[in-house]
Amino acid sequence: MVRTRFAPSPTGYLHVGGLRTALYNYLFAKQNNGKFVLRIEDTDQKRKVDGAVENLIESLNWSGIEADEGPVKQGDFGPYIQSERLELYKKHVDILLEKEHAYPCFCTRERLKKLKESQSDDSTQFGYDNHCRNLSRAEVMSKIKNGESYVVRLKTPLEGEVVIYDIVRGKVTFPNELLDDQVILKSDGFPTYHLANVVDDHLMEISHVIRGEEWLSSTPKHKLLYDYFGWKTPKFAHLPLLLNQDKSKLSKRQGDVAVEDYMEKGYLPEAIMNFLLLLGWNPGNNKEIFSLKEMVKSFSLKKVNKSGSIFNIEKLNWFNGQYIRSYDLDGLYKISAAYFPKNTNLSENEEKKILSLIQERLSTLQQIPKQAALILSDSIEYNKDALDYIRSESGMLVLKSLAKIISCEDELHSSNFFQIIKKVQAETLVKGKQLWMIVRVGLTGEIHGPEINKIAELLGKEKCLARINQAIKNG
RNA sequence: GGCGCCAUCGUCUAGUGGUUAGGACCCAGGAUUUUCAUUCCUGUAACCGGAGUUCGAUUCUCCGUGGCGCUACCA
Repeated sequence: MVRTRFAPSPTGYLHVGGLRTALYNYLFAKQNNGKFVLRIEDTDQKRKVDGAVENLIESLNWSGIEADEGPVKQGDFGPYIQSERLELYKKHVDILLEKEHAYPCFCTRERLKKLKESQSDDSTQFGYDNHCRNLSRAEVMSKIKNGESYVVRLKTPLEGEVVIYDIVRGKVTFPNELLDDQVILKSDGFPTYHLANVVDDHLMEISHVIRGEEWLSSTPKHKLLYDYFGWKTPKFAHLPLLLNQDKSKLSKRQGDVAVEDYMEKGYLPEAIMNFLLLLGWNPGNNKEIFSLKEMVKSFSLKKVNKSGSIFNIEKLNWFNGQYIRSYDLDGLYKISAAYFPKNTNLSENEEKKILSLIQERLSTLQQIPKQAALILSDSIEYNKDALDYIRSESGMLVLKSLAKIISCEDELHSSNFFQIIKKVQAETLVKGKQLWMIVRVGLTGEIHGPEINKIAELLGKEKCLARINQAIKNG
């Protein structure tokens, strides 16, 4: 049975890199008829953020991938929040202590800090100096009795090597002598990532650990833990990192990294997921647009590539535009209604009409207000190019003629608008692009936009006249 | 500093011991659209460097170089 997990820390929001990790875990589980588990890794009390778990789950729900087991949907391996599993970790630390694969360490933070400082220029030795590794049982007992605060460290082998077989990277070897005696239980009684992770993955029967490359270096420690416990090691797959434009690890400073940021900006989950899918994996053919179902079918862990990839927003914009255009009007309206300006008194039908005019020019839903303003706005500002048209020789002529002819019409339709322009042409002798552009600027104040006859219909007679008169004033 | 991972157009990537090194985004040009956008067509643009193996290396090996990650009582 394939079981994968996504195990984020609740530090405030879901990182897009985390979302890709979740996606790959999900896809791999689903295509193997396995289970995808969500586990919250909140072992660092200092970094705890209120509401972060809810936020994480909300972002994940939005993305469309659903956990088979997790804090919301309980399964047989709960609890799924690490802070609720403290007893379990304690028990397993005791096992290691018992077997002398771990030992209490009483080194103070001051001592550790000094140690580190003394090493900063010294190239021979780094990391913990195993100071407490060989304390006698009596010494340990007396220190504990004295109430000295301590952590538990893993006793790593001094020689030999650990070999990891990674699905993405192949065989990776680490010399044991470089392994630090890692802290596995903190003085506050919480486990560190390394211990909690291994214990949970085992207890939750995770078969494949699919996570970011930043974990590759600590995998030997995890492997050691599995061995010490006498457990079967899961398969590992370390994914390439997502990078900033400058190739550093994707970070907040250089743009949006939170999934909620993209939600707010009007990106569609389909687009984000499709984009993320192709950042580090490709199907080996030219197919680019994937539904979640197609992803499940095509995805292959073995074809995940090894090098980090830059999070290129332009490609994301393109995907988003593609998906926006793929919706029918009702479907698109459903997800974009919230982006329409609130104070307009527009009916749903009118908003839909506007949407149909601007659908193909959107790359994010956030652009809706600006695009819609072309039709909705009462205050029009003319830029220089626009003014050139209405202030040209024929500008006034056309606008005045247009106003006169429109005011004679009962109603404006996109279908009779052409006839109206014909009349204007006959009266003013202005024609072609010049004529149409003056009309466009007169009605919208802009030199670009959707089809002008449809805009005219949407505006209606009164508003058209008002705008033309305003243009005349500015001419 | 040490250890580990990585290296094809600007970006995401395909691919191969012999290829005109393919696709997508971006950019440029064209067609359609009396505008723009969309759509379609065309174009610009890449195998990090040096050795070795080989008849032949972008591809295999080694060494550099560069980038990134880890090196916490953070994950």
